Amino acid sequence: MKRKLVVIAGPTASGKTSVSVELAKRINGEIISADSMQVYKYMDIGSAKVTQEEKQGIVHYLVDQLDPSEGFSVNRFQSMAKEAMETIYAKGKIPIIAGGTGFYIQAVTKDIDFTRTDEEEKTRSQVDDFYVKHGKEALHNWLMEVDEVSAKGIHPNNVKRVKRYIEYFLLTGEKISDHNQREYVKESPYDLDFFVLNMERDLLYHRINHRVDKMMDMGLVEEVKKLKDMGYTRDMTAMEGLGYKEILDYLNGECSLDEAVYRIKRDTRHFAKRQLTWFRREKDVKWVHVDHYGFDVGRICQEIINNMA
RNA sequence: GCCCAGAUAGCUCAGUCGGUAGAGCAGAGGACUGAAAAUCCUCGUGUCGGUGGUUCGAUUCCGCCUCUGGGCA
Repeated sequence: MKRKLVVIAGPTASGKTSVSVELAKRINGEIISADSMQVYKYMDIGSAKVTQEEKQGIVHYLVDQLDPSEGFSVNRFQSMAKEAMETIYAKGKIPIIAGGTGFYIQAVTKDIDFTRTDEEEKTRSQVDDFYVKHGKEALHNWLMEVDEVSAKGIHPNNVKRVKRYIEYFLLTGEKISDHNQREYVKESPYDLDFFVLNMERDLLYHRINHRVDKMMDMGLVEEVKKLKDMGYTRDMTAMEGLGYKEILDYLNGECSLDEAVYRIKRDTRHFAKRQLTWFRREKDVKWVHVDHYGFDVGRICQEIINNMA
C-alpha cells in the first residue's frame, strides 16, 4: 500500500502558496517547500517566502532552515524532504510538496538514487583543473571517451553539466547515462497526485512584473543590503537567487537600480518559462489553469480535490 | 519658416557601391538525475514611412509629402 503524496507545483507567481495552504486545511496536510531559496533564513522578500499570516497555522517544512552561507543541493533537499515526510506520516497527515523547483520535486517523487556518489572535492577540482587548462572542447572529448552516450546528448558549451558527468564516472566507474536510464524508468513509490498550476502566459508575465515592483516597495534593496552587510557574497548559492544577484550588482555599483529591476523581471520571466518546460515533460501531472477559476483559491482547491486519485 | 539628421522585425539599430535584408534584446520551443532562482541548445518575411520619377529592376539614387529628433531664426 503506497502512501499518499500531493505535489502543488507551477511557475513562480502562479499562486502555489495560497493554494497549498488552503489545500492543507482541507485534506489535513502539512507543507514541504520545494524551493531552493525559501530554505534560507533572512531571504524573505526576494524569495516571496510564506509569511506567518499566510501559513494560517499550517506547518511548513524546509523554510528558514539554512544559513545563506550554506550550500544546498538536490540530494540535501531530498533527504530533508523525506525526513519531513516521515514526521508528517507519523502524525497521520498528508504531505504536500509545494514549490517550483522541478528537479527537487522529481528527486522525491521518483526517489532518485543519489547515494552512489559522495561529494569528493579532489575529483571535482581535478576535472575543474583540466577544464581551465584545456578548455571546453577538450573537456567534452574526455566525456566522449568515458561515456559516449552522455557526451552525444550534451552540448560542449554546457560546461557545468559536462563536468558533472565526468565526475560521476570518475567517482563511480559507472556512466551517468546508465544511471539516468535506470532511474528514468522507475515508478513512484508514492500514491502520487501531482498538480501544476498554470495560466495564460501574458497573465503570468504580468503577475511576475507586478510582483517584482511589489518586492521593491517592500524593501528588497534593504533586505539585500542587510545580507551584504552580514558578509554574504555573490559566490554563495543563496546569493545566486533571482532578485538577490541583481540588487547586489546594483549595491556594488555595477548597474543602475532601473537596470537591476529590469533584469530581475526579465530573468524571472525566463525562469518561469524554464519551469514550465520542465513540468511539461513530467509524466502524469494534472494541469490546473488557475485563471479559469478566477484565481479563486477555494474553487481551485475544490478542482484539485475532485481530481485526486 | 529655413537648415541638418533620422524613418528598416515588438524594441535598439546595422546593411544593401541598385538584384526585395540581418544582429542584439524582447518573445517562442527544448534539454536537464548531487550548483537547478543554476547551466546550456534551437528558432528572425519584415507593405525596408508614403508617393511620384530614373532604371530591365529601387528598401537602396532623385523629387515631393508626412512624422520624429536637433539646430538657426
